[in-house]
Amino acid sequence: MLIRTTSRPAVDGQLAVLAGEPVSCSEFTYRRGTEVFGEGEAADYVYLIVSGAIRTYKLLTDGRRQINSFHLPGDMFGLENGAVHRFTAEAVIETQVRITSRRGLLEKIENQEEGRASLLTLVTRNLQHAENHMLLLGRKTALEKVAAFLLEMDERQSHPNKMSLPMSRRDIADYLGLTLETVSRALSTLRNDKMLRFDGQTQRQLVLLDRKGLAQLDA
Amino acid sequence: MLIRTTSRPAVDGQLAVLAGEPVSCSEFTYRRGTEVFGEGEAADYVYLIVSGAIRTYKLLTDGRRQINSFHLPGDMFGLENGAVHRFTAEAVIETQVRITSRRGLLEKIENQEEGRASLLTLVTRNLQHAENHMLLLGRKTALEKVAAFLLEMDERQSHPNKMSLPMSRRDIADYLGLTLETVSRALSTLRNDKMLRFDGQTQRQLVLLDRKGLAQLDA
DNA sequence: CGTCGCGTTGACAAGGTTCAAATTTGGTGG
DNA sequence: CCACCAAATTTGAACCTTGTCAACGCGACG
Repeated sequence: MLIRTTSRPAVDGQLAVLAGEPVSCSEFTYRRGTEVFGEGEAADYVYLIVSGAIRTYKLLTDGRRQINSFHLPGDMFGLENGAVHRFTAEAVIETQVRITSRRGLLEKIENQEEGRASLLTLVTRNLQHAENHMLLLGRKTALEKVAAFLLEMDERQSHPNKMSLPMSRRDIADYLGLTLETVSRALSTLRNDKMLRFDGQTQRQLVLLDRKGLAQLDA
Repeated sequence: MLIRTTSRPAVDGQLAVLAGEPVSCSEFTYRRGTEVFGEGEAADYVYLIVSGAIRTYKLLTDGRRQINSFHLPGDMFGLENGAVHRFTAEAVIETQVRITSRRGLLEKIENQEEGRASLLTLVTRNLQHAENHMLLLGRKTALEKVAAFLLEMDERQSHPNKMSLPMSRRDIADYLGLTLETVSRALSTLRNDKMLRFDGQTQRQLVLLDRKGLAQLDA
């Protein structure tokens, strides 16, 4: 486990907003599928994604999984108000993160007016996402869920209408409360309806052909 | 619309924790089914429930409803970080609330160290509930959902194992991502399995007969 | 070149929804 | 206080969306 310790300004992103000045941090790369932290573990560190993707999830005793959210480059994750993590975080693909100690970050935050507001804003943003996702999970059909997922990912991607998904069909399914087969079928349906296209040989490069149509499906 | 303006210490509960000293507030009673505030409206006031029950929810364009949470006596609701409410709040039954201006409350909070932490704690608690509820909505079966609901309500009731639900089967269904018929059937199943009993002539007075069994169902 | 992970597709099963009807409960007005 | 009506709840039956199980194809990788 190699960690290069550095001290430099945080990149553009949520951590920069929070700290506003150089924060000492380490960089680390997690290989695809490895755990960053587990549910119930001490929440001593905070993570900023440089590249890659992270999934955070909860499990039922028999293994059923619900993914709360996907975190992409620029996103921060792992900051808790309490002492322990409330869910598990794993690298979806090889993921490079910048790690800061929670205490150090919180001290920085304490020292400036905006910092506190930013912290609250961060939690609020998570809550807002969770509220929207509850509506999706509880009340949308499979097709609506998948359409909403595509639009959400599209908004977070740099190139509009064109995306390369880091996560598998199973990940998407566990995010949307479906099975991977249902996700696959929904994508095929959307492809047949000319609302999207698969790019290249892989099935993770998607091009949205009809964002309006997808938005209508989303209800 | 009659509002009696008073100035007195907040009752035991979250508002008291937040303010820590007398907050000027008004009392008001909402009749069953009336709206306290709507999604998108300005979030100028904060509410503390004295008696009754509140549901907060989001709607899809075609009327499908997802209830985020039920608020019971002692709970606070309506406090937003942004300027507008992100969901609608309605009185489930006749509900008495204490209303405070958001600005006044936030000023009070600004003036004390603990206040800020409490505000963050409040949002975090909401987020935590949302995370657990996403797991329920996305991955639990109808029976597991209803069992979880009963246990959640039981924990928030004063008399353990005995509760009188303020909300209808439809409300429960919209909270759990089910139809009211499925909720009714699940309750009948649990009654047949001797895990609960209906008390009196109404179908909203429940007695939990086997909390362990319910907890096992909850997975 | 075989194996493994991932994705798609088909056939079938099942849990949950929809539609409908009967019953109970609660509220309202006389 | 009682009668009556509307709302809520339960229950049944048919249906449908989604899940389950299985087969197959494809590409990556050893």
